Amino acid sequence: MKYSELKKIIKRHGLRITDCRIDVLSYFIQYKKALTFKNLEDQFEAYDRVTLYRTLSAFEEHGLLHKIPDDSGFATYGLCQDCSTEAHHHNHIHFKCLKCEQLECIDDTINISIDSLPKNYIAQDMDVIIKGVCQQCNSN
Amino acid sequence: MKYSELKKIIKRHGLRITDCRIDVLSYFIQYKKALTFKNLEDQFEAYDRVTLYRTLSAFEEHGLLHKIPDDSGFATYGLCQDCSTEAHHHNHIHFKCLKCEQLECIDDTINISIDSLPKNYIAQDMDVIIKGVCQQCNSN
DNA sequence: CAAAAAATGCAATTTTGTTGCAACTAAACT
DNA sequence: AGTTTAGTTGCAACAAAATTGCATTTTTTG
Repeated sequence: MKYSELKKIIKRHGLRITDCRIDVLSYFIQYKKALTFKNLEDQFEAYDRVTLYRTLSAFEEHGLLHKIPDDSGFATYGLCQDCSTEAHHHNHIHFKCLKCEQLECIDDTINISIDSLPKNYIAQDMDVIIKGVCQQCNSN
Repeated sequence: MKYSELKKIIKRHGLRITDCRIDVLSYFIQYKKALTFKNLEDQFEAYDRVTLYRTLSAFEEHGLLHKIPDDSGFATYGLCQDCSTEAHHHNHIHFKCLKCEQLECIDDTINISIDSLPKNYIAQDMDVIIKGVCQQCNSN
C-alpha cells in the first residue's frame, strides 16, 4: 500500500505518523493474517522492543488493531475492519490453523447464532475461534 | 468431593496421586469457574510455583483441564467434562464477565450454528467466548 | 519391603512485559 | 522557515511470568 494511504489511515485514528507505525501497519496489511509480538520483533529488529510494544497498544487503543484471544499464551493482533478510538465493533471470528499455527481473521462469511444464555446473563460481545486446517495447509 | 473420588478421577487419566493434584482438582471442582495460574498460586502457597505449573500442564495433557483462550494474557484453565489423554472434545463455550472478570464454562445450554467456512478450510474444534455481565454481577 | 519410575522443591535462568527518563521528532503556530 | 508543544523513541533498569536442571522425596510395582 502507498505511503500516503498508510499515513491517512494512521491520522484518521488520531495518531501521529512515525516510521515504526508506518512499517507495522504496512506489514499487517500486506501479511493479511494475525501477528504476535514475536512476529513483529523478528520482522523489525531495528526498532526497540519497547517501541513495538507501544505501537501495538497505541494501535489497539485507537481501533487499528484488535487483540485476539489465543491459548498459546502469546498476545496476537489482527487488523480491525472498521473501528475507531471510540468503539471497537467486530464479529470477532477467527480461524486458527492447527498445522501452521497461523491465526487469521475471517470476514463476514460466517454466520453464528446464539440461541440462549442461562437466565440473567447479558451478552455484549463475542469471540469465536475456529480451529482446524487452513486452505493452504489443506492443499499441500 | 470425597478423597477416594478425586483419586479415581486422577488415576483414570493416567496420572499418579499426589497431594498437590488432589488439592488442585478438588479446588477446581468445588470452585466451578475457570482459574488462572495466579488464582492457584494464591490458594496454594504451600506448593512451589513450579509444581503448580507442572500440575496444570499434566492435567491439560491428560484431559482433566483445558486451556481457555483469553486476551487478558493470563492462561486460564477450566475443567473438562469428558476428555481423556487421547482426545479433547468440547464445545468450548465460555462466558467472561466484564465486571468481575470471572470466566466460566457454560454447559450445553447454548446452541451455535456455523453456516459456512471459506472453501478448503476444515473446522475441527471451536472456542467461543461470550463477554458480558454474569448472573451474579447482574443482580447486584 | 526394595527397586524403579515419577513428582517435588529449590536455585538459576530465560522470556515477556513495564516504567522512568533524556533525547528526539512530528505537528501546530506564529 | 523557525519556534514551541506535545507526543514518540531508545535505552537501561526493573518486574513478572514461565522454564530448566538437578538432588531429594514420594508413589507405584512386584
